Amino acid sequence: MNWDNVKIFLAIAHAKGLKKAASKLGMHHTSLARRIKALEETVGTRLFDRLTSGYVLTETGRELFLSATKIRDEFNAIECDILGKDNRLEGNICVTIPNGFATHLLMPDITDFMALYPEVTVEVNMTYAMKDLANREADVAIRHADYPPESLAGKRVGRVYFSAYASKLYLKDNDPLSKPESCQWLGWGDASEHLNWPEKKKFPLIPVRGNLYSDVLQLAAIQEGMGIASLPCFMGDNTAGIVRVPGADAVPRDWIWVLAHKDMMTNAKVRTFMDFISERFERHANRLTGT
Amino acid sequence: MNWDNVKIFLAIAHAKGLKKAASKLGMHHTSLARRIKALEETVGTRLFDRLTSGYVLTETGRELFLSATKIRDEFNAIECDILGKDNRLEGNICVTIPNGFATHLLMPDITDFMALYPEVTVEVNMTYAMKDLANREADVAIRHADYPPESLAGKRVGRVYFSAYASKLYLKDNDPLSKPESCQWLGWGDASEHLNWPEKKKFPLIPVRGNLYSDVLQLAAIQEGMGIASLPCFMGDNTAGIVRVPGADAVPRDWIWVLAHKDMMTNAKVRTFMDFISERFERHANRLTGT
DNA sequence: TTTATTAAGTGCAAAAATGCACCCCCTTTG
DNA sequence: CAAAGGGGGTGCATTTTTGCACTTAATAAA
Repeated sequence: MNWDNVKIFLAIAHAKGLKKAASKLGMHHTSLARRIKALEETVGTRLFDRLTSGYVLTETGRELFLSATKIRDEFNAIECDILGKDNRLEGNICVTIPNGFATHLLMPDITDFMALYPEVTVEVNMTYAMKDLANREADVAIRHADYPPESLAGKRVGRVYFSAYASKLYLKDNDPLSKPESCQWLGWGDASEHLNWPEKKKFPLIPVRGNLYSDVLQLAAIQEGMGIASLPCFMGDNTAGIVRVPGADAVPRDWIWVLAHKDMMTNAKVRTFMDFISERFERHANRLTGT
Repeated sequence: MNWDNVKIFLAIAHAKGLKKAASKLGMHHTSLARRIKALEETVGTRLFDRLTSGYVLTETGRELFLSATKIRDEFNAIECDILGKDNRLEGNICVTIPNGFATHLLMPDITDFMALYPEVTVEVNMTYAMKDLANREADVAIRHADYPPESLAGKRVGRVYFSAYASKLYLKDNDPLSKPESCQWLGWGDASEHLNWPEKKKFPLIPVRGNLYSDVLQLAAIQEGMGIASLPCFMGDNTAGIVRVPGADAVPRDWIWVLAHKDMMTNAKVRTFMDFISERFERHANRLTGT
């Protein structure tokens, strides 16, 4: 059964004639005639008596009319609830953010966003993988990347600068300049080739020890006086008790992108969030560069 | 909004993929892709995430799914209740029958019909007009006609024979052969040119008095001894106290048709009733011809 | 690794639905 | 009574929808 034909049936039943119903639907009356004929054939029952006074429901037609009215009510409900939902600033938006940004940079901004759009709930996940965007496990992702995949859309919002950090207490006991061998550099597996980064190359003699697979872990380790590590400046510079290792510069590294699936660019929540967070990254420029 | 697209939406949501949904619907998967895209555009919201694992509902899609399911249930109800209603022998059937047939010939047959098809209720109206079929005030009409209108379908089931009747008592006091002037012939207005009928022409000298616009009225008048009148043989021959006027033959007159609107010929109740009643007319052939 | 297999998107021809002009019928009205 | 107006039905050109062959992409099996 063609559901749309029931819509046409309803229109004719209300207008009590083809021409009037047709003008309401913005169609030609001959189309309605054919559609209603088709409907009658599929249900195997005449629905209207074609009198000279117009189209009048048969007994079966009146029965169908009741069901069709219920159906129309449900469609009306759909139109109220769902129509243009993407254009509304309400509901849930799921964001994935790398650990460091989430805990040390953006949380106040997310708080502000939720205050500004009280109907929107922001759901934050901490991950590094790009995959969750393709799988729609998230709506928006903030990512380190040089060139994001073709399938994603978004913009570059800044660049993270790194430097070498340690706790003040650690540096009191260990001098990386005069006695590098007695210091230790916190490792991060082989991921990201972190040992080739400029801030480490400045201290080639410091041995690498430990493997902490997260910037926040490294930060925590530094705070505990475990050693020296390269950290984003926005983390190291704003943590009490932590200082840059003497002689270490702020070195530019990963570009930061705010990304979403291309399909999502028509979604008001997503666009608004991306614009908002991009603007906040501009404000954070100095913290990112470490100046 | 195209209601049929919601049907397609449901199919895809259930099948979790275009191809599977397409085969269920007997359509091509590309069509479904286009239709669901159209639906998403009209509601202004994405309904599915196109993952590599298949089509997965978005949050909005899940919401629509609930409403769509209600709608489908209602359509299912329609299919159960209404589908093929015309093919079922149940419900109401409205018949119009000329007075005389109704009261003096067919009532036992209608009784039998209702006993045979207990789910069918026969509604009987006594009229002569052909109009009520066009206006759908009746489903079936039994009519006197030479050639029924083009718009109607049906068959000729017999011919009514007329003769001149009077009550036995009346004929005892009035002799139409020897003293025709003292008799009286019951008139029927100018309708049907009844005075030109052969049974009257045999008695040209009998004066016409009164105007009784119905065969049953004429019969009642005869029974009361009001005079002589032409009556259908099936009425006159089977009424106690009534006899043919001496010398009056049974003269063939109106053809009898069982008719229905052409549209109605697909309706099982109508066809069955027409067949039934036609067969009964065959049985009544002798009563009609007055032999 | 290569090779099937499955599912979804693209360009074009066939098929179907639509709109249009025209016709008929009926009713209304001057 | 004639003419107008509102409906509804029919044949044909146009637009839209559909299906098909093909390509692409991803997964699973060999």
